[in-house]
Amino acid sequence: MPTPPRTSLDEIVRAARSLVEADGPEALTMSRVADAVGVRAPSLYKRVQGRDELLRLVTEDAVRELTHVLDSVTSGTDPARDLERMADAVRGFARRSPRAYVLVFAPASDAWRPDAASLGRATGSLLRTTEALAGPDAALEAARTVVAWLHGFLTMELAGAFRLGGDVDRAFRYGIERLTAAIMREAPQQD
Amino acid sequence: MPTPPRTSLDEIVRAARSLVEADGPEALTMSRVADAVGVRAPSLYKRVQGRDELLRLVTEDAVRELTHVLDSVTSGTDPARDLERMADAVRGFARRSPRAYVLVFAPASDAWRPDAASLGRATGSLLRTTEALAGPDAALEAARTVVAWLHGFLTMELAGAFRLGGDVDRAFRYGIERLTAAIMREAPQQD
DNA sequence: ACCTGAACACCGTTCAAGT
DNA sequence: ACCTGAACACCGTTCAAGT
Repeated sequence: MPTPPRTSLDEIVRAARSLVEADGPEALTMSRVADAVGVRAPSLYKRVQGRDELLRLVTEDAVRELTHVLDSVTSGTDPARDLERMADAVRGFARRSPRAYVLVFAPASDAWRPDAASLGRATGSLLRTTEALAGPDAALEAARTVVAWLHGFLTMELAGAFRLGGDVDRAFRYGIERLTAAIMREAPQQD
Repeated sequence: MPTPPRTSLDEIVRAARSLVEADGPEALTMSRVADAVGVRAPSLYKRVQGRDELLRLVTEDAVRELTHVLDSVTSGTDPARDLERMADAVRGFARRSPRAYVLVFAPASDAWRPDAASLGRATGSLLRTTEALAGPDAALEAARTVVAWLHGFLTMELAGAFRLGGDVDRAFRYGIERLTAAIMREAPQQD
């Protein structure tokens, strides 16, 4: 005699993300998720393979959101302006969803890592914009420099690592402005 | 009747760090540490308060090592050269001890975070060097920009996030060279 | 077809009992 | 003074039994 479903994959992922966002990935336990959706822990295994896969699904959900946020601020006409707006957009996402940001860009376990293709789609416009600024010869190096700075800044900001006072917003503006100028400079003379 | 000690705090921390370095913090269990030092898990609580404190002690051990590495490459006479050598030194540490690097700069739990004072001592010479380059007005912003880039680059390199091919070493050289130039530039005109 | 309780192998941690 | 086995409250996961 068939039993009607009492929950759904969507509801499970939503509940999981909300647990992660509230207290971090270590707070996501199968029984807490089960409680939130109104079943017992073993029933979750009808919809997800296990805890690791559930955390990966939460990560993919965040990647989708980030893709949308990035695409919505890109004009394609003014690369320097686009770069600043994209940096702001990623920063906004990181501040709204700090745990999800960490899951996307620095997952504690490889098992939670988002699919390379979907992450590539999310960051594609960022790479194209740095290429427009730096030119084809240094495109990859420039993109890596900007992305490393942005990721490092946000990780440190979220972790509360800027402890020497001062204005963190000002440091962010300084950074994006100087980096934009730095990757636009002509190649330096040899040393 | 007193029982002679069968292990020591030092031995416990060494065993813990080696477990962490091999398989990450989640692989550090009290019973594995106990096995490695030849006692049962409950005996560890004679020397450490618990697993979280043990992970913090591992982190502090790594901070001590990093402090030594950074101090040993600083000359104080040529800031641009010092900055490059320090960046290389931190990168060398991160590659030799990737898990320890993450523990120091991006611990998954606040409970493992190193003491702010000891971390400040480790990074002090880095801050002084960026100040020598950028001047007093933009010292803090410049330091944050360089440290964010360095931390972001190493985190991404360790996580295997540079997946578009190319020469990662070259991107590192490009980054440190451009950033050094960028924080040395005169203040830009207003926009 | 879906859900459940019971069970298993693990955790971290506490504590009375042993030497 | 230090170490231990037993116990407790948790995990993730499996599976036979229920509807």
